[in-house]
Parts: sequence; C-alpha cells; structure tokens
Amino acid sequence: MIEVTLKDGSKKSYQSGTNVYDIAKDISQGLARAAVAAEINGKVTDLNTSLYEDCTLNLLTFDSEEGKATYWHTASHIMAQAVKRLFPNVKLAIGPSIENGFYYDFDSEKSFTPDDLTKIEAEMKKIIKEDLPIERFTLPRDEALKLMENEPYKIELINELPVDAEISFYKQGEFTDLCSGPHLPSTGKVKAFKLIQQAGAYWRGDEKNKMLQRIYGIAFPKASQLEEYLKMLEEAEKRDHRKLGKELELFSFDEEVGPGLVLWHPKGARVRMRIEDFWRQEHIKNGYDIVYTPHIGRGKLWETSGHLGFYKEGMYSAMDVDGQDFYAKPMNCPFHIAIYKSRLYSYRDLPLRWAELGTVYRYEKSGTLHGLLRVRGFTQDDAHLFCAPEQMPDEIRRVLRFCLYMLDAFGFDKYKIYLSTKPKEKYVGDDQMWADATKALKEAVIAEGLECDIDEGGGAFYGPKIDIKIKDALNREWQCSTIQFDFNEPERFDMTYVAPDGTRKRPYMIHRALLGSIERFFGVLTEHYAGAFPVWLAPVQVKILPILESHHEYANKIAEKLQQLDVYAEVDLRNEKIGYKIREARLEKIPYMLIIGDKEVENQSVSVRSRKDGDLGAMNVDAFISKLMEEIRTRAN
RNA sequence: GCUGGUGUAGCACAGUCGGUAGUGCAGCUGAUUCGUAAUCAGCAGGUCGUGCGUUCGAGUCGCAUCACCAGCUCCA
Repeated sequence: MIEVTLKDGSKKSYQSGTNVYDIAKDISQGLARAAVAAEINGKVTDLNTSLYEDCTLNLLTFDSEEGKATYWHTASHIMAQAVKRLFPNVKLAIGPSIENGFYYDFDSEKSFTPDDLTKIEAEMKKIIKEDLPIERFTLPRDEALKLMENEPYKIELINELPVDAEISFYKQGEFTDLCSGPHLPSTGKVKAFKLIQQAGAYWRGDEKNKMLQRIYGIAFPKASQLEEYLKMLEEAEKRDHRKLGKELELFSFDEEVGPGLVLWHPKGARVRMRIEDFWRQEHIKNGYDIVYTPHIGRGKLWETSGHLGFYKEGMYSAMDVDGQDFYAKPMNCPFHIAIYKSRLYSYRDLPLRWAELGTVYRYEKSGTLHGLLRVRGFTQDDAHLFCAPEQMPDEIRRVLRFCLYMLDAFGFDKYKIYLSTKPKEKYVGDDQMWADATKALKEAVIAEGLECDIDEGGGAFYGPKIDIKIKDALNREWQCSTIQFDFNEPERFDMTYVAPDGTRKRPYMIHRALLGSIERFFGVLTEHYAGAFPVWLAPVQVKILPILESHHEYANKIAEKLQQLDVYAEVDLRNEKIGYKIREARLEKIPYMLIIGDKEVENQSVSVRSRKDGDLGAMNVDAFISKLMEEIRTRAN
C-alpha cells in the first residue's frame, strides 16, 4: 500500500500501482470528470499515471494554468491526427499550447483553406467521438528514430534531445507523436473547440527556414465557455484603437499618402497635445532640457554613428542634396550627440538630460504595419542621458521611477518589464561595463519593488536595456518604454568630458523613451480607455446641450467661459431633441454633458450629466467649473 | 517580406446562376420647439480598391497590382 497526500492535506492509502484517474474517481466522480492532469510531488503528469510510492497528489482541472496547457496540447494532437487522416503526406513539426489555445505546424505542399479547416474540424469531432485512449510510452533513441523515420522534423527534434533525455511518445488510435506531455487520458475529454485560423510560420521561427502551415485553435470543456471566449474577442474588437480611431475621428491613414503614415485629425491632435504638454511639464520638473533637431542628416553622420552599418535596412534610401547623400532620421541620438560635441563639458555639467519629441522614419516590412502600433513615421518621446560612470546607477533609478510615474499617470497598472543582457556573440564595450550597467538596471527594478523577465543575450549589440511592454485589447504586448545603454556611439563620436583630475573621460550614454512613440502610446491608451478618455485627455471635455433655441445664448456663454479656461467645450446647437443630443454625446464618449433649459437659464445653473455616473442634477456654474478643473488638475482617471 | 483572408456610398453591410447596384446610419432640405440614449418626410450620394484579361455582357470568373486584416519574422 502507498500513502497519497492530497492538496487539502488529507492522506489516503491505495494499492501500489493505482492509477491517478482511479484515485480521482475515488475522491469524487465530479473531480474525475473535471480533472485533466495531475501534479505528483509537484511535477505535472498524465492522469493515467500509476503510483508506486508515497507521494503528494494535486488534481488539476481546466481552471489551472497547467490544466489549460494540457487540455490545449491534447486538442493540438487531435488536430494533427485529423490532418494526418485527411492529408497523409503532410509532415508534422510542432504543436504546443499557447497563452490562448494551441497550434500545430505542418509541412504541407498546399496551404490549408478555410474549407480545409472545416473538414479538419469535422474529422476532429470524429476523433473526439471515438474517445481514443491516449497512451504514453518511451523508447530508446534508435527505436525512436526508427518510429519517426517518415517525420523529418521529429527526427531533427529527437537528435537534439540531450543524451540522457527520456524520449517519450503519445499514442491515440493510429496516431503517435513525439511529445513530452502531459495529455488528457482520452480524446473524448475535449468537448468544445474551434479552429481559429491558418497562418504561415517559419520552422523554428527563423525566416531562413522553410515556411510551414500553422493552424491555430482554441478548446474548452464546455460549449458555453467557447461561446464566452468568442464573445470576449468580439468585445475586444470594439476596443480596437483602429475602430475607435475612425469612430471618434482621432486619426486615419490614406492610401495615397502611404501605408504606416499617420494623419492626426483635430480630435486626435487634441489628445496628443495634452499628452505632450504633460510630458514637457514633467520633463522640466525632472531635470531635463528640451532640444529640437532636424529630420534629415548628412550620410557622414550616419556612417559615424554606425547606423549605415548596422541599421541600414531600417532606413529609407538617401536623398540627393547638392550632390550629397542625406537620410531621413531613424533615430535622434546622433543629433543629440552633435549638440554635446558642440562644446567641451566638464564633470561638473553632468549628468545632462536632453529630451525631444523627435519624429523618426523607419522602414517596417509591409506585413508588420498595424494601426498606430507599428507605423513607418513616428514621434519618439526620446531623451539621452550623458553621465559620469559613478552617476550611472543613480540616473538609472531616476529614469525608471520617472517612467513608472508616467505610466501611472495614464492609468497603466499592468505591464511587463524585460531586462535584456549581453548578446553571446557580437557586442561592443568591455565586460566590466556590461556587468555594471546590467547590474544597475536590475537593481533599479528591484529597488522599485518590481519583477522583470530576463532576456538572456537579448540586448542590443551596443548595450543592455530594460523594456516595458503594455498589452493591447487583444492581449498582444507592445513595447513602449525602453531604457538602453549605449557603449557604441560615445566611442564612435569620441565623446568626452573633463574629469576632476583634468583628464578626458568617456561619458555613459543612455537612450530612453518613456511612452515609446506617441503614436503607439496613443494607440494602446485608446484601447486602455476604450476610447473614453479621462477628462484631462478627452478631445471634447464638455458638451453643452441646449434644449431650445432660446437657450442658445446662455449655452454659448458657458462654452466661451470654459474655452477661456483651456477646456475643450462644444455646444450642440442643432434643432434636435435633448434625448438625441445626449445619445450622440454618449457615443462620442464625452465625459461631461451640460443640459441647458429654462430652469438653468433662470437660475444661472447647469444640469450636469456625467459619462460615468449619469444625471448629477443641477449645479451652480462655478461649482461645476471648480469640480471640472479639479478633475483636470489631478488628472483623475 | 512570407502564408492565408478581405476590399461595394462618409460609416456598417446586402448583392442569387455573369445580365450596368441596394438597405440602415450619417449628410443635405423642409416640417416639428421638445427635459436626460434615436421626431417625421423628402432629396442627394457609387468608374463596385486599381489595371489587364475571359465573355455578346463582369461587383460577380482569371491574372497582376495596391491597401487592409490575422499570424510568422522584425521592432518604438
């Protein structure tokens, strides 16, 4: 007999060799039905694992992260089995679970059409109905290779497994796949599923490799959960900044102007100006100076900076100016360095913090453009910090704190921080510099009580960096803030400062963007607020709705008063019913509506309707104004 | 750039078997003078993304191209 300790701490005895699934049934039929995998002594494994020793056992349901992963992984195997049945010549690559569902990559002569996906779905339903038991087995390497002799990608994977690795397979009916598991006990466990889309994907994510056919899917234990998920996607679509940008007249693209080139409409520009005004104010408060630099620069500059060597594919081709090459800037740094180089700086002048809302142009592959989130011309909220080595750790902490303050001001409380360290091969600067800089970055993150993912070797060749990514409506991460060391350019431009001992020393240079690019930031911000910007950012902050023509004069007077206070106020003078005007103002997501009728004119008051709380009743005009101004001043969310 | 999909009025969409285009909203005009999410009527609006081809005839079929959408790769 063995003793099994359950999650709640209770212990039960079973015959050695008892299957986990049977234990689940012994605990309760409901649990057995809901269980998808088991955690034995902390290790996630199949439900039909037999136990031979005392252990702790935790039964995982779909609700757990591991449970979902197992469920989706099995769904991907079912899909692969269906594809193999329908298209026997297709070769299998890999098919993992992902954050939202699963995919499987196939090497197929033809790509799958939407029609094929329907057929595959039908075949999957059959496989689920067959309720094939899923069995795990292991093989020694030579036998494993023999078994997979017709699957070249699997051969490649087996050959790369460490010598001592256990090579496991999962078999369901006629279908066997190399897989470490775990899996559901049988195919019938998968209930509701849907194949979402087909897409091309390079083998191992490398552009140089063959493009495979990937099919994405999602699965749930209940049909209602699938429906809910699909509904959630629909809801997310409503928050899409591209859709809102059109509806709220914030920005547009024009085919004739060119892809990835943003046209900011008056309403979008109003929001942008508020962002930029705030940004400028805060930079001045934080010890920055503002600089302005040109949009193009001589070829020589980009040669010195190294951009023509390392970043050429991101730059637009040269324009001829009096027989010389000039390039549109993909980055602002060489110009800021040029300002630095215009005179001699002493250690007493450091640190220097120079910021610019610098508009840059970068060539992005056509397939990567995405609304405001990836464009070809954008304005970075750029700054460069030049400091002495001993000032560096302090500067990093400062800039990180500033960064978090900015994100917080815009209501972002969920983001992910990545720390990228020295690349394995190509890099500049000595190891000590890299170590110091990386340490400073890491300590700054820790000092702020935050966590970060380490992207080992993911730094640029010129220095380590911290990136902060924010998620869009569909949960996709977009890099906004970035703090990057640069060991390259100070060297290339031979930047120096005079040290206390009179010698020339090389300053540390740090690139940083807090919002990233105004375009991208505005895009994620729009999705974050679902277009309902807080009062301080709203393109129309107050809309005044007179009921009758006789109220127009008073309404205009209030609008004027608000405009004098730098408030975006509009009056709806149309000959429409009040309900209609309110409906439109609501669709425009305007934070405050002032309804003006006989009563208001008589009492010199306004009836306030807020976007958030509805009808607030009548209010003295000055009382409303001070409430509004306070909300703007505090940038209430 | 690659794989697949989409492109019809300002916006959201319909358009059968190939027979020269419709609906709703918005717009304009008129009527309506009204208190917290849509008053009524009339009018106007389109080289069906663009080009070439097949056909007696193309929004519809084929090819090319541009743009957009999802994903891959890349990145603020």
